[in-house]
Amino acid sequence: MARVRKTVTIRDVAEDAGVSLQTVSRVVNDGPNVRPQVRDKVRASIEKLGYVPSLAAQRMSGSRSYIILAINDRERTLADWRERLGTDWVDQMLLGGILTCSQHGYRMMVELVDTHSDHVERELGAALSALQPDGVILTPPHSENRLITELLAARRIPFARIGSNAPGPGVPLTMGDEGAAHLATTRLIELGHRRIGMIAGPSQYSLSGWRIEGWRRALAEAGLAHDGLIETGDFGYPSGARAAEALLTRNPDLTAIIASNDQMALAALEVARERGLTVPDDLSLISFDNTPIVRFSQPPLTAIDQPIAETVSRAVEHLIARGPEADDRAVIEVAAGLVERASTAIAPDRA
Amino acid sequence: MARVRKTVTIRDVAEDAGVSLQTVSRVVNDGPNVRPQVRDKVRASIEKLGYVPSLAAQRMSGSRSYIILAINDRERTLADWRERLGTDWVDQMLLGGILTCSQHGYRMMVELVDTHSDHVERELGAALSALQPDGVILTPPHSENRLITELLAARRIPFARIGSNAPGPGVPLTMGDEGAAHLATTRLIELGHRRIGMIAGPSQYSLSGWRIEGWRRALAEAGLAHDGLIETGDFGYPSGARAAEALLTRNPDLTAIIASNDQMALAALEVARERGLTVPDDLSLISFDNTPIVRFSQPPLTAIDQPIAETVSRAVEHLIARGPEADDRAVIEVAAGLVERASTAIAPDRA
DNA sequence: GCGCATCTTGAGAGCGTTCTCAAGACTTGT
DNA sequence: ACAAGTCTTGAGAACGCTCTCAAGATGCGC
Repeated sequence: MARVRKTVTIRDVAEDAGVSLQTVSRVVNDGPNVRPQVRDKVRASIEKLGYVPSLAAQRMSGSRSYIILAINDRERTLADWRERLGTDWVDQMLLGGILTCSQHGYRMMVELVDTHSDHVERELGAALSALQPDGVILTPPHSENRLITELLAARRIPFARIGSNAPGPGVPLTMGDEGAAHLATTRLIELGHRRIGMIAGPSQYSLSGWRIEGWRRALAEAGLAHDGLIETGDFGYPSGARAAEALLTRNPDLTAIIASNDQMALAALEVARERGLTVPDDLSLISFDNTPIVRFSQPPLTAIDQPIAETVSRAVEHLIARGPEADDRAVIEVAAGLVERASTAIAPDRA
Repeated sequence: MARVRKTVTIRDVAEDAGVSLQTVSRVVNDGPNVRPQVRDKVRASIEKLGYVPSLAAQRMSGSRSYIILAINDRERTLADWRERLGTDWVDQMLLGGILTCSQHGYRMMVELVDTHSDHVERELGAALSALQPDGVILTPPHSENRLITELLAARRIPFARIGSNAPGPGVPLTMGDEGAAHLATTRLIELGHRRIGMIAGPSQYSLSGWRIEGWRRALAEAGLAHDGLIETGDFGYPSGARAAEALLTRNPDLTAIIASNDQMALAALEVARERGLTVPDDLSLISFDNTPIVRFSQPPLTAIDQPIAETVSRAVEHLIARGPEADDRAVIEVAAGLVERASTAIAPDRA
């Protein structure tokens, strides 16, 4: 099958099948009102000529763009980014999105926006105008960025807010953070732990609050105190180390720590080692996210598996499925689970 | 600035600036032959109205599509992919590509293609027809996939072959694999190691061969043997474990191992631990790639830093810069470096 | 077997941009 | 000062597709 120089257009197909251009369009888009016989003939021609509709032309003529846009921070260099790989959401989000888009004939594009500045409106606006995506996916902390959500709402572009359950426009998706934190804490209590510390994430992330809440609720249910057992980090390694240090110094009786992400948990692991504490014998450790790195630490970390890719996948499906208007208010919740590895054990005083 | 419902088109700008549509187009595209005065007036209107050209329309009218396409394997589920995150190229490639595209007003799209089957032509062809990308990026092992490269060449789409230096169409980019392997091996020799094993990658990757070659050359230069010191894996953890096992069983006198990627190196680390060998006291370990996971193992691995993101970035820049024809034959080579961490030490018999 | 509703098909316009080409304005050389 | 360029500008077609709307074909009820 020699490749022809010229692109095969809908016109070529129409001619080959002996029908009008419009009929071919109907067949391609699974439109109604085409006789099966004609449909088959057109399909045969499409197959024969190897016709594929041009995305650009489709978009031009007012139909869907078949593009889902994911917003990401731009203020990062290549080095910054490399640093975060494997410990961040970006990659999981990308892969979940790309895979799911691909399955539905859509494409995922990533737009890097300076989300901190007041350039948001200009930059994001430009991207929306240029790309005209059928849907947008927001991850924390952008999910609750007013500038962004309002711009999207004003343009009437359907969007998903991952890690947000606040009211407002857009489809909210959460990953059961409160429940997961509760689950993890309860598990530690079952293991006999009584003094369980928390390394929380930054407060501008709603999920930080939910995680704290789940931890606190589990402690309360068991009649345990939580005063002085919490430190806040920024999801980065150094901040995790500082938090763990503070926690362990202030509470020498601590036997377990829950960290709000893997990166900070690894930092806590290192701090424990430096202090001569053995994990899990002296200190149990549970992290959030379950990104790939935690499988290879020593010991491998027990982690709450945040189904990020899965959630993005759900978000994409939702955006694709829904009409441009339907703005269902239901929060979509994807369940998180606990993956027990070697960083948790029976509390030392119980062993 | 109230957001208007309707999209701002080039026509609106023309009207506002009191010039023809064509003149605006010239200004937007930095075309020649526009009086500075007119140019400024048009620019002002563009600014005022917030005009952004529609990508789709631009593509339609025969100009560039501003899309760079990256080809990836499709035969993977979400779970498969999660598994590989942080240890694979995908994410680094994506980020390098996305960032660089973004800097030049381009977009990177990822196409998932079933590269194993004979559907390649159909699937990839469809993607190319639909997207009409200005350039394509191929990573190993696709960089040397004949079906793919020939299809791209036939369609006259510029493309970059990362990790390939074979002649043929497309721009080849390499990361100095031979030199890097030589460097790492030499370093081990400097540390007094005499029996240095190699866990090689699969042979369909050219870079596997280069890495072996660098290792062999360094050994030869030092007058050391390499017989029986090599085992081949498939870049996966289990295969790395098998290879390390075989290597250590056959050569009890081994004091160092170089693994062709991080995943296999981590497997070797685990195997060593199981056998009661301490890294680096009894066995030194160097891995290839330096993906984020190796910083968090115990001990952190000394690794050859493969500048994947950087290389993709270079590839993108090259694709963007070049005219549609210019097919320079020069191989672009991005240098790799050695990052020394705690998995290498002076050979035990020398200590 | 006739009239009306419904199904099927096609013609033509329009989407927002760039390309080609021609016309007018301005230089330059002599 | 005049012919022969060179610059600047604009008009109109083209890109490949879907939309709207109208016309012809077909089915149904009586």
